[in-house]
Amino acid sequence: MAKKTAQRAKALEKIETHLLTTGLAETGVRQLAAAAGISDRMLLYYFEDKTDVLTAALSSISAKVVMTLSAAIPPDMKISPPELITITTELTRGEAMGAEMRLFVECVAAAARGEVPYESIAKQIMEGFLIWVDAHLDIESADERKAAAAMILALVDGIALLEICTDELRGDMAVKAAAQMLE
Amino acid sequence: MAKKTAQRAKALEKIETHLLTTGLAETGVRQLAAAAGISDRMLLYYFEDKTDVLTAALSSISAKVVMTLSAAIPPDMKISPPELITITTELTRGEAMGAEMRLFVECVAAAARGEVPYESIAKQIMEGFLIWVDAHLDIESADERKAAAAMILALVDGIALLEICTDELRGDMAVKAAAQMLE
DNA sequence: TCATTTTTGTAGCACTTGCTACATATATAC
DNA sequence: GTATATATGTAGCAAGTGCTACAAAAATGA
Repeated sequence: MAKKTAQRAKALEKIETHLLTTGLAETGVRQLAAAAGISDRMLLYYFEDKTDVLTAALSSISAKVVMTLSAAIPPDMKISPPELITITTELTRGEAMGAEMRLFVECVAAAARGEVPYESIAKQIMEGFLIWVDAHLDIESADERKAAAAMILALVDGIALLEICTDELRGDMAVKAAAQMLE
Repeated sequence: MAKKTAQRAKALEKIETHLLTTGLAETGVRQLAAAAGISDRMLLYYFEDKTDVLTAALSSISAKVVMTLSAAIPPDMKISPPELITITTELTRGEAMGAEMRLFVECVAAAARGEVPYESIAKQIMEGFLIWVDAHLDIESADERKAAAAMILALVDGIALLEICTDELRGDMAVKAAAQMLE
């Protein structure tokens, strides 16, 4: 039993990097098992089923993202919208968290078509993001702050979407335009 | 031969509404055929293969979107960023084009994982959108206009993403916050 | 009318999917 | 040491995938 959980953890870690590099393109049990360096038989011994594997891996990734965000800005620090946009996009794009954002977009799309377990995961990630942005906005009114947070998150996610279809340059332009126009 | 193309057109139309209502969840040849009210054998008689079906359907939908957008604003009319954001989101959300946007997000996600034919289609739609926004911005400098267009498109797409995970209310808030803060 | 082309149905192939039955090895408990 | 629990391999099943071979019907041209 002790070994089982340990092996499960090892497999999970490898599957996480697999998902971050290949997205949701190769999520068959045999493919996930191969990524973990084990047989599909063992993968389904460590995990309940395929859904369990994906839920565990995506939840773990999502938790790490939240931690990275939390670590990036002191808990009580408040920032103006244009600055927060710059900081957040810088934090979520490219090397830093580009793979995570891309994976997140894929999860939302899967959620859109009602696939389990993506719906709950996408919602969870989005909610966490929203709370984090809200917590660091220097806006008095709670309603206004909530609205501004929604807008900033939409912008950040939209830039991730944009960069999938075009290139990083275009995303860069969008960030700068947003920060500048909001000042 | 004449009948073949006519039947193909009929099937295509039904498949388009199928994609708009169910997204990319049911895109198997048998499922597409059922949506068109024909046998899978006939679907693959009218079309080269599955990719051909999807390319044709999604291209047609994309063309209609572009037409709707073009019809919404006179070709030579220039608008300020905050106003264009309000108009564009109003145009692309809810009853009007919500299904199309949702489908578009799914295409981008499929493009992210390198699935044919989604990559080229997503790029095509994004590009068309970008050109349309650019054409109606009342900004002198071409560079600034390009950047602002990217930002607006990111915002609109991001709102579509946001509404998949949360609700329309949240998207509403984001739109209003953006329009207000940019004034 | 007869030959040719276009249209349609039946059946199935080779492959992938998630998952499981069965057997065996290995470790642990008494 | 023996019994029980844990761990792992082999093989395969039922369903679904995209697609095709074969043949027959229906339309078309001469």
